[in-house]
Amino acid sequence: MLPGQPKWRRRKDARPGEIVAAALEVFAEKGFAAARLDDIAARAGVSKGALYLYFETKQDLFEAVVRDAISPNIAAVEAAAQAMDLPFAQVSRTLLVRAADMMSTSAIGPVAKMVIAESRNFPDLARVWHDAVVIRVLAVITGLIERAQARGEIRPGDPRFHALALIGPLLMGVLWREVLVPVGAEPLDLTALARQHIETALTGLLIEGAR
Amino acid sequence: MLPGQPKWRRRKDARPGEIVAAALEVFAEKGFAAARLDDIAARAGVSKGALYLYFETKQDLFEAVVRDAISPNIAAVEAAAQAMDLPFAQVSRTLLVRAADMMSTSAIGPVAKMVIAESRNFPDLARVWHDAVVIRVLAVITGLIERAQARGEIRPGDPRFHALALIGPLLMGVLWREVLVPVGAEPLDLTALARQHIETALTGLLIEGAR
Amino acid sequence: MLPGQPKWRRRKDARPGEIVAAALEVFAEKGFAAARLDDIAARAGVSKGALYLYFETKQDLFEAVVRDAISPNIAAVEAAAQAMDLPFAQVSRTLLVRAADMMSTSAIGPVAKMVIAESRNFPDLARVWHDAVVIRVLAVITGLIERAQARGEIRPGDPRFHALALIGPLLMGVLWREVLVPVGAEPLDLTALARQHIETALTGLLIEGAR
Amino acid sequence: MLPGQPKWRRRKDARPGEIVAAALEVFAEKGFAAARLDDIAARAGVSKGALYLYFETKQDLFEAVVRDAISPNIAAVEAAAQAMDLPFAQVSRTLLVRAADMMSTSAIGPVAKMVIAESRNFPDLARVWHDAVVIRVLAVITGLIERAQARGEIRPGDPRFHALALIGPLLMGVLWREVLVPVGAEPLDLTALARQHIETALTGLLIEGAR
DNA sequence: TATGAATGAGAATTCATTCAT
DNA sequence: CATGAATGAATTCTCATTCAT
Repeated sequence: MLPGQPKWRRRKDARPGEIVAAALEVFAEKGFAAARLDDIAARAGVSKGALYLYFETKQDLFEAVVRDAISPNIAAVEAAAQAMDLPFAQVSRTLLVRAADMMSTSAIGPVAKMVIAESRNFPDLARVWHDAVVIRVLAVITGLIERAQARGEIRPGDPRFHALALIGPLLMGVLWREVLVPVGAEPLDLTALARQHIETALTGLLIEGAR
Repeated sequence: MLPGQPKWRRRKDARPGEIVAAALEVFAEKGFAAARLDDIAARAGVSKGALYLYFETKQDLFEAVVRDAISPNIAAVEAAAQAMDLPFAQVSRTLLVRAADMMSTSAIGPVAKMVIAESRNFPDLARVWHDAVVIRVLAVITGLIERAQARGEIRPGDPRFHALALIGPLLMGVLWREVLVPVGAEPLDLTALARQHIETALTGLLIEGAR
Repeated sequence: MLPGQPKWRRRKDARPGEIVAAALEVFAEKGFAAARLDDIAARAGVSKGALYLYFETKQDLFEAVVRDAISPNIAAVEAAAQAMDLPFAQVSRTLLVRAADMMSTSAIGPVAKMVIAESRNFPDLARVWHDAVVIRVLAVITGLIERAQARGEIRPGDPRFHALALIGPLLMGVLWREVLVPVGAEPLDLTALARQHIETALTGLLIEGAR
Repeated sequence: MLPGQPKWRRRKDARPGEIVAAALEVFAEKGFAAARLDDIAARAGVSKGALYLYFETKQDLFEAVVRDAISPNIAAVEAAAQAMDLPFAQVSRTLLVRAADMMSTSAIGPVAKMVIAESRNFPDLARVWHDAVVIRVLAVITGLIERAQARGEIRPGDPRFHALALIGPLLMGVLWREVLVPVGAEPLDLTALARQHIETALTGLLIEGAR
């Protein structure tokens, strides 16, 4: 290790992030209880002791992982809120495809899995997700729907149910990827699913004459 | 331990079921790794050692729990397959409401959560679920859709996507119940969700003039 | 199970013996601590509970096994003591070959192994073996040697050392069989070893004129 | 635990040896199955967990103990092989006395006991002993005997039997010490036994002219 | 800061022993 | 007498956390 090497110095600030990234992988793979700090440390390229310089306990680290995955979602929600006054069909198309994209590229899948798995052991985390992500995403969508209903654009019906029905298939797709593809299920094009789903949702399944 | 009471009773045939039921509760609550056999034994009203009379290992017990939850689903799939030649609108309404009902009354919710959480640690279980439940449910629905498309009843589109979009909102609802309601989310009427979802799916969201 | 069947009734008296025989096998194979009463019961063809009708504890059973293996040796010692006044060469030849024979046919080998292995855990057993077998066998041989020395038949020297030197090779042979042959060592003709050994020993022990 | 004293000290290189030494004591005393890792740890002055820093399992530790006791024997065999071309009487006297000495000072006694006791449970260990110690010691002695026979120094007869007869009494003596002296048998001067034994054996083995 | 040896509480598993049947 | 289900104490092994270096 040559003294004064720049790489080494930059590391120091990057450490927490690297640790969280390693922890995400391991927690997603094993779940909270079965994840070993030894593995996380090894994957982050630090010693076990070093973890404790940045996080007080294993639980702390877990919470950091889950919380860190929230912010991009918040941003996405915020962005979505901008578009609120365009026609519903247009907004919803954009929104769903963008959501599908995010689910493909970000860590939401694994983190969602973790939150689902550990909601009873870490109710605080589930609550944070509920309050910071789910509720807000839902509020945005519900708002869009209510406004569209008021404008006579879309049919009546509980806007919350409509919202869940819009998102549900995407969650289904994410879990399919996360859970079933690794054990041999056929892969899934999340964006294609989103596209077909939103069109069907907008126009319905039945052909005119068959109603 | 009251004197004069037998320390234990001989219940060879009832035991496995009682143990699996207790294990389901604890595993659903804590996840596999965090569940303690002590707790399971206590909740089943037996000693820790007794568990080993019926299950070789903790993992064995876990697998029994998950596998036991499969059979009712199989039955449901079988039943669904009967109705295959009625008009799609009618079949799908019945199917979704029945599914919502089953999700409310059976242990699928907790078990689905467990399978999601532990799919990496127990790929066999995920595979069994995939092969015995998911694939077959999907095949039934996909079959219905294909036939309805052939009859000109419903629009074209990838039948698998259509199927996932039909089921997705129900999964969403189940996880909402399982994960978010316990931490304070508003409860959810799964059947009402199913009813509204199927109607929307069948007829679409947009009002005629708005298309 | 037909009532009044004679086989069944005779069993009752034979049971303890059958259990001890089964226990000998298992203890010899696994050692005391690693032997499982389940295995012993199974090999004896009785239930685990039945063991406790005849023996109070596992240790009791173990002691019964070891003690049971003593009596034939006692008998052998007794028999040997009869021949005491014949010429040493003759007596010792008979004795060693007979001993080799007994070691081949009886359970002394396994039991010796057990006593060696568990002497620290069951000092009582080692003491019983010492007092009832070792000391008496040694006394007989030492007596023979002393008398032969008094008659001028064999050379002077500590009779106890002479005795140990006479028996040692047989013990060596027994342990060879018991320990090394099962893992691939060349088998050993114990009687041939005894024959060659006694001739060499006699040539060494006997005084010229006595040959 | 005195305050101000470090709870533990870092002794990475000394530890394995200390642990093996402690384990030897406990295994020799109790046998493999009855030995408790707690006891071994306590006797080595470390925590139970520390054992697992150096040995994967209890069995691993046991094997390390047995294997560690082999090297000195190997050395002895090597040394013995040097003397091969001196007259048999001289070589064998030196060899047996040296062997008696080694058996008095090294851990062969206890380890031999362990190998005997656990040969069925750990056939690998018995095999290693056979291959690395027994076979080689025997080969050296058998070689000496064959050469002496070829030179007309000692009588004909199966060299392997001769070799076993030479060593047997020493094994007898070691086991006497290990097994019977602790329960009250008269102590034994192993070197004196060796000396008297070799003289008697030589008188028996050597051909008239060679004495 | 960083390391990783050491700790020790905790959990799964085994099995001698008991006792309802 | 005989059975074998049930018990629970005992033991191995794991791993989050600490702390000497």
